[in-house]
Amino acid sequence: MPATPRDIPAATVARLPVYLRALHEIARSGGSRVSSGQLAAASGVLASQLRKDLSHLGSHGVRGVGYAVGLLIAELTAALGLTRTWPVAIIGMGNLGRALAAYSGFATEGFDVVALLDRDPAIVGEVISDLPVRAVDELPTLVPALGIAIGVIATPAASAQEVADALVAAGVHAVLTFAPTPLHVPGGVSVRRVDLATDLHVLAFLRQQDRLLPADDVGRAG
Amino acid sequence: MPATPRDIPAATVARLPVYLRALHEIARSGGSRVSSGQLAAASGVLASQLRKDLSHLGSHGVRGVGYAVGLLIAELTAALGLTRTWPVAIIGMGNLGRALAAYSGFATEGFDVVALLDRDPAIVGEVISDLPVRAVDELPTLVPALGIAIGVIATPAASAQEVADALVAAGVHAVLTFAPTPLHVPGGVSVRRVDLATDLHVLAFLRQQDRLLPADDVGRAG
DNA sequence: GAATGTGAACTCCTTCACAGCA
DNA sequence: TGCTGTGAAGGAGTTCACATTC
Repeated sequence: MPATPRDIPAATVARLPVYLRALHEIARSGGSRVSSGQLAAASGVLASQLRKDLSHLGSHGVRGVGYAVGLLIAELTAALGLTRTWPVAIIGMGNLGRALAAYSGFATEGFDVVALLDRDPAIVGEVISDLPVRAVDELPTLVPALGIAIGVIATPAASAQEVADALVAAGVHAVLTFAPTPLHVPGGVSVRRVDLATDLHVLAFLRQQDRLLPADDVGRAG
Repeated sequence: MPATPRDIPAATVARLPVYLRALHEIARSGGSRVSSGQLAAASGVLASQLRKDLSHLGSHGVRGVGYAVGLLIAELTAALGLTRTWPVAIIGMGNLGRALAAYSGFATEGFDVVALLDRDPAIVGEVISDLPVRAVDELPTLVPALGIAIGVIATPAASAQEVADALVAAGVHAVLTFAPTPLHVPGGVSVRRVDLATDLHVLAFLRQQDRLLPADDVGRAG
């Protein structure tokens, strides 16, 4: 039963990019075959987990041998929709937005930052990482003109919902937000939140426990 | 049965900071009581989820009435170990490290960035956000001297494991990493990973599905 | 012999539904 | 009556163990 994308569990999808990165690393150092054990170790998961995940792709390794690195890269790349480049807009040119704009990793991972936006007229017009900052009002024309598929919200929490609404209205169906506030979006729009403060709070909680309890393997190791 | 910290499920711990933030917001606008429904809506979860989560704290709301905002804030703050300030070190002063150093949110959330470090001698000595950049070699003396409890790794992937080892050796038991690579740490050390590329990849996957399928509520809304 | 692919058991988390209490 | 706290049901994801295949 060759799985369609719809069948892939969310938890599996979240691990595929990790596998893909490990595979590229292996390919770079000349490897052409990997076993589930090797790839799992490089990805920080169990071998059984890796095999189960790949089984959702209908992927075919070779029993007794392993996986062909090149083939697996192609399968994962296709499954994740990375055979094309995704145009990204970043909204909010504070410290975080500027750092994201300068982050060269996006390009190597199949994303292309095509627009930077801010609400503040004092910032609009400034050139950051070779791109001129545009006004948020321009979203309705920029999105279709540049084919923007993903919006990254790097504004303060108070503006996040407003920006999300503007993105959705302009036709963007995928949003990555750094604002520590829940976003309400219509069905069909995907939102992922990166929440530094929450991650730190969880660490503080675990660190605190560490004091109260005999040390054991509480917490997450990647 | 008054729950000890150990009994709190990881998934619940990850939501407590969100509740706490929503409560502060409510307190700021003058509210002194909330129902589970109100707080859940402000946090982007179901009311039943919120009540179940709070039940792990042995928290006591008032049936028929709701929760006292001030009391609940105090309980969550204590549960998360935020009655004190946690000293944080940031390692890696590239774009991301600099943005994190300038991020004022840490202070308001109970964290205090007390040290910035880098390996590059050209950067060591530079002053960023009022702190001088130190050499990574100084970790063994800085950690005890400043009471550093959490290390934030903002280096390239290739250096991340090395930095993690140095942090652990210096006595840090909690690590937040931005490097897209699995970290191996001894038991008792907590690691959380923030992985922008993975989040974007997941969005690309969902966005791609969006094209292939009739629009429905696939994906995550916060 | 070696390593994949997968049914089945298990663990964890979420949601439901309602008893209990102000 | 209204809302909390929770047992029970349901769902999702992980791990195990092994039959299968090269």
